Amino acid sequence: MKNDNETREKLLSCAKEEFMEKGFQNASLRQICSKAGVTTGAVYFFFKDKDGLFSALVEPTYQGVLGALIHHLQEDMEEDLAQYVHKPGDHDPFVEELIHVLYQNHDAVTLLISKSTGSKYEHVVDEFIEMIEKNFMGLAENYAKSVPGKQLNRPMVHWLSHLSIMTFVHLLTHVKDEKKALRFMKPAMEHLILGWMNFILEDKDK
Amino acid sequence: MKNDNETREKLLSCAKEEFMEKGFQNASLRQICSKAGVTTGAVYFFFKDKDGLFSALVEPTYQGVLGALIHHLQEDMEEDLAQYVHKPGDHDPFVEELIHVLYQNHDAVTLLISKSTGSKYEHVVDEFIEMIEKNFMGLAENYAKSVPGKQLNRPMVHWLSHLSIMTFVHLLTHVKDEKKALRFMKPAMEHLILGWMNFILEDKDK
Amino acid sequence: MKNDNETREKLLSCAKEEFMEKGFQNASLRQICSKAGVTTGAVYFFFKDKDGLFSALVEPTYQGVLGALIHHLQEDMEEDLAQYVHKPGDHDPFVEELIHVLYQNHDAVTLLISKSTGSKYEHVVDEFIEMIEKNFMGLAENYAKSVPGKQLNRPMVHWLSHLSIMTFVHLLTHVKDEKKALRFMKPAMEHLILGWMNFILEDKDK
Amino acid sequence: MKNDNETREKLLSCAKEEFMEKGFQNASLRQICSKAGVTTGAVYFFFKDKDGLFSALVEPTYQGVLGALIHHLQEDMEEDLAQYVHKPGDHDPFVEELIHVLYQNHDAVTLLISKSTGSKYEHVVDEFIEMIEKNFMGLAENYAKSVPGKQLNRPMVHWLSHLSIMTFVHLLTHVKDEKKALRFMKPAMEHLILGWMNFILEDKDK
DNA sequence: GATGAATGAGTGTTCATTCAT
DNA sequence: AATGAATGAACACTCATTCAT
Repeated sequence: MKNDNETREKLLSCAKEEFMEKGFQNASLRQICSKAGVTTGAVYFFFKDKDGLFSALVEPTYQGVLGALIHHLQEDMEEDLAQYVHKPGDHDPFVEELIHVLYQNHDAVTLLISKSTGSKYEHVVDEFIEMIEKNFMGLAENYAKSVPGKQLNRPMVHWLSHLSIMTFVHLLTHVKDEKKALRFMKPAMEHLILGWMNFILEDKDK
Repeated sequence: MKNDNETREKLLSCAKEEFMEKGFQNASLRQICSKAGVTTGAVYFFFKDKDGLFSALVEPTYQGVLGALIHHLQEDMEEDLAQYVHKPGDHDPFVEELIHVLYQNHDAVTLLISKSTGSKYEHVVDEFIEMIEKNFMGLAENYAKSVPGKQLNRPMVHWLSHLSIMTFVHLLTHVKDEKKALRFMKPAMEHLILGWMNFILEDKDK
Repeated sequence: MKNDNETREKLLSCAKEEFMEKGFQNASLRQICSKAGVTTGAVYFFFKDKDGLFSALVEPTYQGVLGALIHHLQEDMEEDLAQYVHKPGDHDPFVEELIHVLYQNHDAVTLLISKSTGSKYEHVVDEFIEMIEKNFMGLAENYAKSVPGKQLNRPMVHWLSHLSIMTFVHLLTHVKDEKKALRFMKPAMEHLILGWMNFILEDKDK
Repeated sequence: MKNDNETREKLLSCAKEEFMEKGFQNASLRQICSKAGVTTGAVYFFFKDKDGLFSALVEPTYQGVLGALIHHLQEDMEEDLAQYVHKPGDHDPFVEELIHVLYQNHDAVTLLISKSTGSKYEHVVDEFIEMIEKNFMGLAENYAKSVPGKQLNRPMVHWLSHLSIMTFVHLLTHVKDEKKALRFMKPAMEHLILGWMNFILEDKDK
């Protein structure tokens, strides 16, 4: 009837509003539909269910971020922490890339990481943390073996992994502008790196 | 008449279980009451409403933590960052005190910080962050003025304030034992202090 | 344009599947159409409505069975029960004919008699029962008059009519092969005839 | 509030009406509640769900009938078909007992056997058939072994089992009065017995 | 010849809350 | 001191059906 998916788009934008305001769980399909001027049945023509409507808003972005993360982690796996020398100054290209992806899809990313409770994406942040933790734990283990009298402080590796992700989450929820984000991220990343360099080892038999 | 509020205690312990398992929002009063072997009306005799039941579980702990925090912040306010010298080694007494309070009331604190969505405590973590941010911002402003060619990096102060709180949150949700918590907190706090010392200033006119 | 009503045929075969599986009432047009790879609107192009779709599957068969039944009943009406002698051995030609019709259209008949709840055919079995009951009741009344001291046991005539139909229904739902059906039907029909011969009269003034 | 479960009773009687009229599946809880003058929530105070409401109406009767059936089957198991002599005249005491149970709970039995589609009782008739079939099949097998040149006609045993149950079902739906039921059942049962005696064996290698 | 879009009425179910007793 | 009864509003979801194009 309507040309060019007008209703679908309206539905998506009203859904985004509602999800942003109340989160997935507290969002009401009735509310979304009445805002969009359609009946609840319409949602089920375009989407499988409430989760499907949410997915339509965040899935591509989820895939994008996931892809960027995987790409980065694969590069990192060839790193040798013992040889690592941090050059202060500009960002790691990956960080810039990631921030770019994040800010290009600011709303979707926000939905994904802070409005998804109750949806199938509710553990997305934990997934990401787990991914980078696995990666870093591997690198750190090798590094630890090469340092006599020291052993890996695993809880610290977990915490720094957690922190790495939370830094980005915080960024998104507190800095709206991409340029400001890049500026903010410089000291934040350096701080993070200080953590990786100084605190992942502890004295043996502690 | 049951002696000594037996019902009230049963209700509280079943509520704690349910809130722990599902969070405030997804917890069902019906469920809590049937576990406790009473009718839903009973809740409304002892407590104002669902929020009141939750409060009964967390309010004293909330006040305790809040008090400890305020106490610490007041001490801190007399600090002069320019003079601050970090002595690595043992913990700041305040940190030990706080960890102690936190672990003495582990369940209640957990409810407060990670199971309170939907209740009146849902912004408790943000409150704490705001409090320490205000405090630190004041100190940091004075400090910044005393360093020529530099200015305060406010977003960084905010982030470090956030981080200070999140460190404790992470601690509670990942380390169950108080002794292990103390051990974990040493490098974590040192990392935090590195942040405060190195990254809250930036070049002017940036 | 698809040649030769390809879509219509697809729709019919998918509908048959769905109706067979779930019965008329629980069948979903959505499901049928998605199986058939068309949209729900298509149904309404080819058929009047859900009932019309079902009709298209069963109406010819319904007419066939109805015709065979009427034909048989007309022959029966000339029968004189008092003169009737049962010759055991082969089937009544009508029974063979009916079984043949039934098994030639096994699926449609099944839909008609056991999957039609909710459709306009839902009382088809009752209709058939009523038809043969009327017929037999007439014959039996005449017969009863000719036997002194006896009267017609009407409920028994109704029950035997019911049974006559139910025998075929049971046959269809339990015996898949026509040859086995013919074999099964021999003792079943003889049993039925024993009923007609021995139990439709009762002592007067009972 | 209301004394003595007034609402519960009202709900049950309105539910019975609705289930009787439309069957379990097509019955609407909203309709039942509005007839009863309460809100839908009330149903869920007294019953677990729609199925629970239906159960409250039929479960005791189901248990009663099941019990009577089991009791009867255990007696039957000591029977020896080869020695069986049928004495026409009065009913088997069990038949009288069963008819009595059935007519004492006429409505509930009707719900159970012809209005239960969609509920957990929807296969109750099939269950009963299966029970008596198993029983009879055992007896008939022994009997068949004792007759040379003959073998068991299993489909016929199944059909007669089916018939035994269907006779009672038919009775309930067509004869409202218990006395009339007893009268009707005499020839019907004799007919059934003729079946068991004459048609469960067939020539070997058929 | 059939689609794509949408309706409108309906479903069973769950919830926190109330209040007379 | 607490129950038993009930409310009323909300929920996600499914359905057969319609009709302009």
